[in-house]
Amino acid sequence: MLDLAILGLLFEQEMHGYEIRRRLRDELGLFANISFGSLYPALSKLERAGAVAVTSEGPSGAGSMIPSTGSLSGERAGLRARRAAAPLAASKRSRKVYRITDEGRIRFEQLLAGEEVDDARSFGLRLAFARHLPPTARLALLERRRAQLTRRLATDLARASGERLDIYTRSLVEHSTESTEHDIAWLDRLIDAERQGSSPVRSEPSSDPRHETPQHQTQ
Amino acid sequence: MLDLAILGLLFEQEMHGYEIRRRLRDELGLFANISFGSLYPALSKLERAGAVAVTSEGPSGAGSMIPSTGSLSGERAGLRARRAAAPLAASKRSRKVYRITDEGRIRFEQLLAGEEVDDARSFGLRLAFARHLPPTARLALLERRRAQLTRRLATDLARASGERLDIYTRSLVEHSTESTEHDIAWLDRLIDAERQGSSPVRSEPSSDPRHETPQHQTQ
DNA sequence: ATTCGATGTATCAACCCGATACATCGAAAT
DNA sequence: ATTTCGATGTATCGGGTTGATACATCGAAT
Repeated sequence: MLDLAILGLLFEQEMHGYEIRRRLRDELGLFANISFGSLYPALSKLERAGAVAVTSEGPSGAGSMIPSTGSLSGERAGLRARRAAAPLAASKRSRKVYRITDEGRIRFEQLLAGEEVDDARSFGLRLAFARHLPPTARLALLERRRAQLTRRLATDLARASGERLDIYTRSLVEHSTESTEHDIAWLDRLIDAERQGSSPVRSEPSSDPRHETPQHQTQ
Repeated sequence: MLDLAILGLLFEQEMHGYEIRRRLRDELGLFANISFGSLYPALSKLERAGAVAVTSEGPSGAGSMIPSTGSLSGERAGLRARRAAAPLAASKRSRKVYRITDEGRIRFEQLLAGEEVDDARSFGLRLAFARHLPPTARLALLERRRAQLTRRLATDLARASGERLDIYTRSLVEHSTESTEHDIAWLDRLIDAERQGSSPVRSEPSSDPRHETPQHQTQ
């Protein structure tokens, strides 16, 4: 679902459609080049459903209020218009800034915790917003994905060993098998880290307090 | 395109829709579970375009063609009444066996040599039928794909190093980068093998003539 | 001064997927 | 023996995705 991606981005801060596409491409990397033919209908549908609301003006803070948004989107606006000639006025083009509603937040958490973790995209999207999940659901997501990949690995191995294939198809199947094994090993590392990080309840809080300094920390 | 997959399978031997789906799933592994909502419209479209033709009977060869006379018109009516008519031909269910035409073979080679090698599926499909390509086009296909992955790797690396991401998104991006590197290494092996196997024009034909013995050899 | 590319919203045809319906058949379960 | 169940087989429908296209404004380079 594309709805999850939209709501997840709007969960952090309000923005317009083009910006949603840009972030999906540049930051997440998922939905490599999401089409506007998908994005705008999805936004309209979410608006009709009451999950998002449009605040028809106010691109990038515009200096009226909010010092926080100024710092957040500042690095983005900086490289876009680094001339600093007239940063206050900005552009008054036709742009519809979307904002998530309370209903949309509920919908977001429903989608994020949903059971349908079929494809790689859907899983990657959920993982990108996994910080909004409680640790239990986060672990469940990882293990669900791992089980899926294990099933796929079994069929891949059966196909690689049993059939008689030409060299190109065989190489394709073998490479697919290796990739799946690689994915499973990655998931195992994530699962381990998740188990390690959640159960030890900071036994020595004074010794080494969090030298990782995670940037986004929502809870 | 799904047309390429269909024509590629029919290129080897004629079969019906359900069988096409089964082979795509069990042998190729691409289009993991292709939907009938895609397959049957695609077959109809190919039939309208003259790329395939339907030979309304003949499951698994089963004793030459056998015009079967009246069953052509009454294939629908016959299936509910006929029981003991043909013990050799096995089931007389409603099945439409498709066969590729000369026009379809031309279309197949056009699609196979086409330049649009965007996604992984399209490339995997072409590679699965790469034995039908001349060595030059085969090498070009591999190198086109490698160039795409190299471009993607560059953007992935930029994303991984530049932005400040939470741990899950960062892990996702890093894993994606590793996967892309893995894919490139695989392509390099394929390209090397392709260069090794094509350029040496059997200088010693008597010494060690091709101990690989590929199973399918269509040309 | 004009071209060019990025930004921004929007729509369309074609395509693909998941679900569903209908129908036949072989085999296991009751 | 009959029912149930799963595999085989063709087909359609709604909804979501894509790629292309259109239109428009703006900043910057030629």
